[in-house]
Amino acid sequence: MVFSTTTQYALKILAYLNEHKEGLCSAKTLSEELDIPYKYLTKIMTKFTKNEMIESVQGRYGGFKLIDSKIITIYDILKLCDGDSAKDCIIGKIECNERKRCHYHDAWQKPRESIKKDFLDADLKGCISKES
Amino acid sequence: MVFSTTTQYALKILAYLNEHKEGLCSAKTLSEELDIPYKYLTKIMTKFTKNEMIESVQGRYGGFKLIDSKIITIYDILKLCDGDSAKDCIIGKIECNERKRCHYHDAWQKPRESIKKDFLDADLKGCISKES
DNA sequence: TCTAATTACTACTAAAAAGTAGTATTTGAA
DNA sequence: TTCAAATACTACTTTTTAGTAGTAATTAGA
Repeated sequence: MVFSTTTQYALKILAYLNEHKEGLCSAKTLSEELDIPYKYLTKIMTKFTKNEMIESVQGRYGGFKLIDSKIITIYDILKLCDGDSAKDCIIGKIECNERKRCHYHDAWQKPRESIKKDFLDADLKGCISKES
Repeated sequence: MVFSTTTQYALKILAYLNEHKEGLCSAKTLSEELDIPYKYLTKIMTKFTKNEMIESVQGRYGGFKLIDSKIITIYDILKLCDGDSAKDCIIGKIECNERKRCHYHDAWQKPRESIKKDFLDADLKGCISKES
């Protein structure tokens, strides 16, 4: 399965923030720890902040952190990074549903459901585990 | 879920060819019927032919058709269209497996398995159904 | 053998995604 | 109050993907 570079960066960043809930993480740290180009990272972070996916503190000793009360799903991340292209139809038909099906509707249904159920709709904080 | 434009074109083309097994389909027909830019389509078709995913007949009254004996999976199409980027790790880690897991390994496992099992490894001809 | 309709090939342009550069703004602490 | 270290902003460059243009090669049939 293919996810965009930006989405992959986003997932890595959120996992890192989730493991460092105390205090703030600077862009410099994130860039070095996660091997993401600094300038590209700061651009993403600003976008996340604007969309209230994370919290930022400006000025010296500033940085980024998760918002405790906020529930984030992978679906939210996909929507933000890849645009709202997380459509349900695999060949991108606008009208593709139970009544009017594309050629792949039935074949794609099960995996799609699984993704939605097990992954996209689950709180990120809950599904992130320790690396091993 | 997001699939590249090229992948979506490919899926549509193969579904159409599967519904028109008798005789050949010309690039012109495919382009018009499936609303795919003609020149872009011919480029893709040549690539498919070279990779022996379909068969082509040149010259007047020529065109394209499926190879009866050939089993094609969505995985094959992804590999051909999006490069060999259909990696198993959602954040693209080279070393991510049962022994060494990324943060999302467990969360991604079930949907990934479902995709592989129900979709990617299944013969395309079998999973394509009629539009409705 | 000539022609028209087709695929194959080569090279280009346009748009989108990824990455870079420089500067402005913010802010805690010396 | 000044400074250094951080985020925010604006604009650019590079790379990849999508799409276009023109021509060559192929081939069935008149």
